[in-house]
Amino acid sequence: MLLDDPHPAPDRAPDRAPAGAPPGPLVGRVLDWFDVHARDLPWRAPDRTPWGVLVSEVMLQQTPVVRVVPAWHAWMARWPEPVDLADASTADVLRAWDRLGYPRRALRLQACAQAVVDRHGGRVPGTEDELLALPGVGAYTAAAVVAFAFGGRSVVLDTNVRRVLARAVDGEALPSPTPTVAERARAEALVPQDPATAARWAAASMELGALVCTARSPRCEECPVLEACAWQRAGRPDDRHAARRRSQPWAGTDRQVRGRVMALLREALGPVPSEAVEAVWPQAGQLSRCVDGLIADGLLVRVPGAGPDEPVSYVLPD
DNA sequence: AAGTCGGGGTA
DNA sequence: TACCCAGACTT
Repeated sequence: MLLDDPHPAPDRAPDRAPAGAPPGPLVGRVLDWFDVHARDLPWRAPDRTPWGVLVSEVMLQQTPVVRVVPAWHAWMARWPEPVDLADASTADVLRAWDRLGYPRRALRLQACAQAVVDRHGGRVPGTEDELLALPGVGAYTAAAVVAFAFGGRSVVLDTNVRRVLARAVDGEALPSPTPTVAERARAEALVPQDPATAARWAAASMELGALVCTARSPRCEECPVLEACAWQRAGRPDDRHAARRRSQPWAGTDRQVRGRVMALLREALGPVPSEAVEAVWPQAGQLSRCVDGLIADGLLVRVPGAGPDEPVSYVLPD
């Protein structure tokens, strides 16, 4: 809380204000900062559509903004409405997803488009419950679409917001590895009551985490709530949860093998002989397991040889 | 609650 | 190198 606030805003109630009250100083200052520093991202443009917002949110699940921007433009030019993606070839969808990573997201996004067509007449629904029922849409994405596409009130709690609140409110360097119920309740209590303001708070708090209150080297000297920050007051202590944060390995993992196989298939014009697939990884057992996994995930299809002596090959699904 | 799932840019 | 990125889903 803002006990040491050197710039009191007497016309504003404290944070965690009762329903109907205007935003407190923490929220108010972040909103003012956002008015000046908001990035000009394409899915925030005045002519944005709910579909464009949904596409951006799925692409942004674990992929940085700078890599999503060009992919988003190409995607929206090719499949401007859910029905367009629903009717597309899955192979084309996976190729357009390119190297955004986690290609199962591309499958889920297409399945999501098909669900939007089947259940909602081709229009992206506007309630959190309806959104949550769609493939690839979890708690964060549903809340984000409500706020950014429809201007509704929701609790948007992504990695940025979690970090901002962990520092400013809890005085901790980083949030816990997995969100807690208490953390979510605390975030909810900060969300302004007015829907339009709540939606702006969602964007503003995320933006602060992305541009100033960053994970690695926070730019505290530029922070609009520096004087209100509990982590700053506590002397910026180290991460309490560092011991339980295990880094995700990469070299030699199934994820690397799967990535190589998918890259090969994306670039291929036609079926890829099994011999060529096996050439991307030296350990036959691991490769075989990964190919089976990709098939099980619907990312790959095995094509039998034309004759008894013809080799098996692999293609992206239709 | 813990594992799985890509890929690349950065300190 | 290791870490981080507008998470979702399964077990």
